[in-house]
Amino acid sequence: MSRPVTDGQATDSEPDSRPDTALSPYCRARDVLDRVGDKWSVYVITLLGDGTKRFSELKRDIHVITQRMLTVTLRGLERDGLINRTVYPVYPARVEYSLTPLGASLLDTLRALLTWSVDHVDRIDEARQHYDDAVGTDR
Amino acid sequence: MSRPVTDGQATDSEPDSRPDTALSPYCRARDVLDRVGDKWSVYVITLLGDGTKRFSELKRDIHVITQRMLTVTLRGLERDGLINRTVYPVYPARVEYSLTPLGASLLDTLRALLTWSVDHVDRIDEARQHYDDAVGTDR
DNA sequence: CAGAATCCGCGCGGATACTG
DNA sequence: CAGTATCCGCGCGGATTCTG
Repeated sequence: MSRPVTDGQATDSEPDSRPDTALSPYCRARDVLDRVGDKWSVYVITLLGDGTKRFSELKRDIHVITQRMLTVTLRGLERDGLINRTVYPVYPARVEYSLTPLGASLLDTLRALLTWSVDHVDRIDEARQHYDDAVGTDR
Repeated sequence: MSRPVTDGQATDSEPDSRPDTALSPYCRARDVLDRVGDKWSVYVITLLGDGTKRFSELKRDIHVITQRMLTVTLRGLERDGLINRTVYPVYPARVEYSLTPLGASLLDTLRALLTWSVDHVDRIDEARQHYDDAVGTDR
């Protein structure tokens, strides 16, 4: 069938500009980028950037999210070591979430991306409409 | 500081209006974050950050991508106004792609995110294994 | 060379109902 | 309050085939 995807440098007689060497790290980095691609992860992280919050606080702040998706999102972030989950053995249950140092180290970059997105979303929408109009007439 | 997002339902009759002040921009920004969530968009943008490239060059550089996904990815980026598509009326066809100023303005932020991802993917993998192990025993 | 078109599996995410 | 469990539609992305 198809030959094995050996993206290692193998015999690197090439001095530079071997794109394969740049692809492998990217494939691994996709695991992190997929978190950004999650619908709610970025928002949860930025909210926790303001400080520790309870489950119900996060739920109220986002409020359009379902309980299930909030749980799933928090589990994913906890699994990745980006947030802490603290359960208080009381009734009713009380669970608090906060950023780990790892999660906090992502905060600045995430905010930068979010800022860029908010700043340019109008231009992007404009570009999309322009593109979609051209599709109808030109093509 | 902790701002009072929950200012109560002083003015009623609006089903969902109060806490949206912080959520609405995020919902719109999701359009941009979804691009980052795309499997190949980030890599294509960073590649074009080095300069104009032909379709076949991008295909060769990524080489694990299918022709279809490269086309789909490039269409999406073009539609968002992030890249230019230049067709040369020759045979065989020759098409070149390059970043628009808008796309170039995203480059730094994207590189920062990519750098963070590459730098911390090992720690994240470690956290995942630790989490998965705890699931088997603890819970 | 640079695509368009078609088919399809799988996983994300929403809706809903139930529980310690 | 903070989940868990189940069902399900839809879209992403891969494989394949055909074309200007």
